[in-house]
Amino acid sequence: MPYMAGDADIASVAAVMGNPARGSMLAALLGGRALPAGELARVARVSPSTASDHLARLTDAGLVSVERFGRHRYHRLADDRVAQVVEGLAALAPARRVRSLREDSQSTAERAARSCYDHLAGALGVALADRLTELGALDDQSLGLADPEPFRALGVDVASLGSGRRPLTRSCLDWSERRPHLAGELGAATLQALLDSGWIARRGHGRAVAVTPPGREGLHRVLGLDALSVAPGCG
Amino acid sequence: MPYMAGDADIASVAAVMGNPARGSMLAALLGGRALPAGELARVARVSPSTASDHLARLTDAGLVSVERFGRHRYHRLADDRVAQVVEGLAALAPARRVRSLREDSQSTAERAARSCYDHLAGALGVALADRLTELGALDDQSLGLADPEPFRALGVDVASLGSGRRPLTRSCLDWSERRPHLAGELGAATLQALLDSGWIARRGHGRAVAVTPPGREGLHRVLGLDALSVAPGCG
DNA sequence: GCGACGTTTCGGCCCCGACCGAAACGTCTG
DNA sequence: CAGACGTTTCGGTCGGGGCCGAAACGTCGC
Repeated sequence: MPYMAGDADIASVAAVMGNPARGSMLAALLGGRALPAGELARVARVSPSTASDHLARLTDAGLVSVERFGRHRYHRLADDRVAQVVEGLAALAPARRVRSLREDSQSTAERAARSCYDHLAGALGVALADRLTELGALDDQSLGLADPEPFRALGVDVASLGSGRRPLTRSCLDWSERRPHLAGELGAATLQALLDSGWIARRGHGRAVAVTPPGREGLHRVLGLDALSVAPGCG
Repeated sequence: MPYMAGDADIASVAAVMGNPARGSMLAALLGGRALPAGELARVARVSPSTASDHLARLTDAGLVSVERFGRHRYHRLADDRVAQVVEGLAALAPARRVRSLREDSQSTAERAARSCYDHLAGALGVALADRLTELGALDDQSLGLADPEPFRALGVDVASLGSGRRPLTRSCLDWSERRPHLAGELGAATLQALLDSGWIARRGHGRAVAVTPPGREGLHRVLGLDALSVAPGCG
């Protein structure tokens, strides 16, 4: 029986993702925030009991992790490998037709700048990674950390990172830009620092983020990064 | 048609992949070769009629493309985005237990060097991309083509590429190495050139490839690339 | 043209899993 | 402690999808 090679059980994982309710949940969690079960039930348009079933399967498969906070249970994507596969599936899926102006502006906003699980993606994520590479903060090819100083200037506490088993840096391919951007622990810390400093802010309930006026000024001053669209709309 | 990343229908694609038979087929096609329907039926251990059903669904979903050759129909993965998602799913799947020595040596061989859809992956793919970057053939970060000469030395007809809509180069993250390697049209042409020149050869029926003795000598001479394990076994 | 072979279509069986409501469980509040 | 709320567990129903065999279709060889 040849062809046993490489026969990792793709289907078992894909089957877990291959359900409308669970797919909606995963897509919602791509925003990077941890959401309680009831919220995910609402997103997936199923009853709380059904959602509980689905979430159990997602966690059993190792796709989602849970934290208990009082009587709530917050769910998030397990790691960025999961996020990347979900992003890939989203790109493979037939483009859904836009039904309203509000949805359209939301999608252009997402293309411009969005959070992917726990780091920055979209045109902004790519531009940031490019600029940090130009500045010598990131290694040429593998996006390894070369110089921590620019990150510190962004408010990232670089020294406290790198202890876990998670890769410090990681090149994550962006599906709309077809260019790599920064993921891994450092990518996550950078997104968090930018959110904390108010240089970028989440827009609505989705994955889209936007550069704030102070952020526009700060990114210019600290990194020399310009031509960032504060307002969405310029594809 | 604006592309809506937020709520793209992940589940519809994942459901197509989330069936044992179809998953086996996709895994088999990761080897990069086009396979006829009967062969895929054998791989998936289903009847020809069932396999036909599955293949129809895979092609409808845009995951697999078909070419007719006489009374055979050869199926291959549609593009490298599909291949990358399938690779990601395989990495997410629980490690399958190895049942025989033969399987184990096959899997170590795959980790050392393998074809992923139509380009080179594994440790060899990463080493090659690294070396080509060092030589200035590839751009620092995005793995863009910077100098075609080293590719020509490998037997790649660079001039004939770049006409289609497929990206000429593309950074593809390798799941076992956690490092990028070269995909895209140039990656595919490079694998093909190395196979044509006999510098690497497919091992058995799976995805594993191996550097041949002439290839070892040639890669050293042309690229200064050393420390390649001709025989598998050194993880 | 005829048979062999690869592939697809069709009909029918069967089982898995998605769904819900009711009820139990755990946690915070008054 | 009682009641509200978020969440999970349990039974039971139901539809969709995976499976196969038989037969049709298309292609190749003689």
